[in-house]
Amino acid sequence: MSRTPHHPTREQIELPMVLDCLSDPIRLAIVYQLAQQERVSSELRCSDFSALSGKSNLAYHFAKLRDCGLMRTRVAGTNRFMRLRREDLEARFPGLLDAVLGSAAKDADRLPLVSGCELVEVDRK
Amino acid sequence: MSRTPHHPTREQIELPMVLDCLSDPIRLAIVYQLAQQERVSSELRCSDFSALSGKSNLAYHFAKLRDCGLMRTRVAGTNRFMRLRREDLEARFPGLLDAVLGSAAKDADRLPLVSGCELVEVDRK
DNA sequence: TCGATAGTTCAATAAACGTTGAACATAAGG
DNA sequence: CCTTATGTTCAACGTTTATTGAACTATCGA
Repeated sequence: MSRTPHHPTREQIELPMVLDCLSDPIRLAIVYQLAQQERVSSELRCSDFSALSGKSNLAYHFAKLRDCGLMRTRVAGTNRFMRLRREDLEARFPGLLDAVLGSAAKDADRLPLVSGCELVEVDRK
Repeated sequence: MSRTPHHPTREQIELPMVLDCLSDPIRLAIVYQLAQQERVSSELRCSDFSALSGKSNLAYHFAKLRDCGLMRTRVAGTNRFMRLRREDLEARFPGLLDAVLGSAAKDADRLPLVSGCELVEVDRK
């Protein structure tokens, strides 16, 4: 297992890959919830999304989200903490992320969202 | 051949489908050029994009762009005129199209664009 | 009416995608 | 050390995707 997962540099972030990544309902939901969480702690564990799908499937989606530059993974013990690469995305494609998030918010009822309550804990180590 | 191709209603436009549609470089280029053309005439013929790919492949991409609600096709003789569904998209997902177009403009050099000159003619019938 | 023009439709292909479960790796807690 | 918890990796699968060429439809112009 590589110590730190691969992340593209800011300049390597490609528009088609970002849009393709966001076009999957599960990944869009992940990004959406990550954005919601930003107001509180900016980071979430993989297991926080376990309601969306199985572990291995989530790992697959997380890898895609990393590969396209949408989020960054920080390894801490057995946990992986993920957060949006907001600044990189804003620098690369100004206004895009917020437009997508706003659109997702309008259609939040069509997204496979996690229940909600348990997403607000901030106990970090 | 059905007289008028199928188009979704405004409310039927889905965010994941739109993002998926825009994630293909050829389709993104089509939408981008359609947007560029808006300043002049708002419509382009299928054959105006023949530099991007073959006829049948373009028909495939046009169908996807219609099905997801990004553009509308008007049949006129043997020609099909396409235009962006700007108002519908703006009503459904405010700011999204412009954010994507702005991002595409920033990376225009990475898009498979048509040469350019021949896109400015406005001779309609 | 005949031929050229503009697009669509269909079948075939190869590649990519999303999903699953089993096996694996790593770190934390007793 | 052993067990548990967190995630990753891998192989397998069925599905969807983009692309091609050939056949087809429909319209326009001579």
